[in-house]
Amino acid sequence: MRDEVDSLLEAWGRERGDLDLAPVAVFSRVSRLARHLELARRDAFAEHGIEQWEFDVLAALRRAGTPYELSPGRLLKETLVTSGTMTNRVDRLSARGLVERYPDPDDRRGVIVRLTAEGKAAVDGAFAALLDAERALLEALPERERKKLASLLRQLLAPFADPA
Amino acid sequence: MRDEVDSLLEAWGRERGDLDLAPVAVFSRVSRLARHLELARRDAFAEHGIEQWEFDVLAALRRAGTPYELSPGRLLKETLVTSGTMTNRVDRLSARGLVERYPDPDDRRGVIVRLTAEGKAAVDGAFAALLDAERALLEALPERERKKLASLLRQLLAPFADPA
DNA sequence: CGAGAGTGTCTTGATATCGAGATACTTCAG
DNA sequence: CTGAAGTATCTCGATATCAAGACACTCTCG
Repeated sequence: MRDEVDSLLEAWGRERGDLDLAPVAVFSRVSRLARHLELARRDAFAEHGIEQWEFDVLAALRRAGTPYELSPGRLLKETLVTSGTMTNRVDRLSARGLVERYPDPDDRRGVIVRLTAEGKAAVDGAFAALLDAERALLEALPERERKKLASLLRQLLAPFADPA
Repeated sequence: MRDEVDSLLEAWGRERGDLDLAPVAVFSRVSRLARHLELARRDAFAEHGIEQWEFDVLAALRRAGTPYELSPGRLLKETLVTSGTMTNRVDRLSARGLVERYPDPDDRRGVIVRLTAEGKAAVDGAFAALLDAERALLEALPERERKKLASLLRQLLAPFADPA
């Protein structure tokens, strides 16, 4: 079985046979797979009238559990975007009626973003679609290999663990 | 060993224990790892005065081998951006003297983008830095596991193989 | 209690990207 | 040879993002 990265490695091997290309064999695949995933997610979400950035925000609120509220600052940390971006996102989500924004009663600097009932329905539907789509991609691997893969990835990811 | 995704899975498990979250355990790690990689690469390239998008283009030309030439159209396929973006990128790379653009003698619709000597030096330096940085991340895994990981990723990536 | 440091959010300006359309050239059928 | 369809590239307008700074409020410590 051959993938896009095999050709990439071949080309680099021809030109730079002097270098150890092992990192490319792993990380280039990670990056490319991530890109394909992004497209697959886009499709899955599109069927639910939602975009990726919307899902990111709504999912963070959903995961927080009842009453599905988070501050913009907390949303920044969850979604890894800047504050200007989050302001914009919440504006648009709120215009669509998927979230609402109200002043934090305990800290007058702050606001609180809350998932509406429509927002919850939207994110739950989109999440189910996402899981279905991703499950289809995982079929390529037997259960045992999936676990192995998850575990290997965890080891690479662990060094980045953020004590948040 | 615990990573960022373990907390994510915990939160989803609390809220949506009814769903099979196996795909998240794999793909969410892929996406997050890709994001961290992007940052790591940015740092590695920055030391060589190059940005990620510049490397993408220069590397495609470098891999092509002597005389380091490709058409903009071919560069589109290699880097997965649109034609408007490539025009912009080649403009800027050419302003920096890293590539040069000249009319295709065999097809008067087309142009050819060629790596200059400075461009070659820049991409070779950046590539070495990239490999070093990525190698450091791979240290977390013993040789045997790296191969296993590359193989598992290849299996997930293969379905996307493009007969280009 | 008051000043200064810290925090949370929003605003502004710049930028890279995308998508669609325009332009110029090539290819092929008849 | 000619017209139509195809191909390669560039231009243009819209948009989401980031970075930096503005602003309002809170906290801490003397």
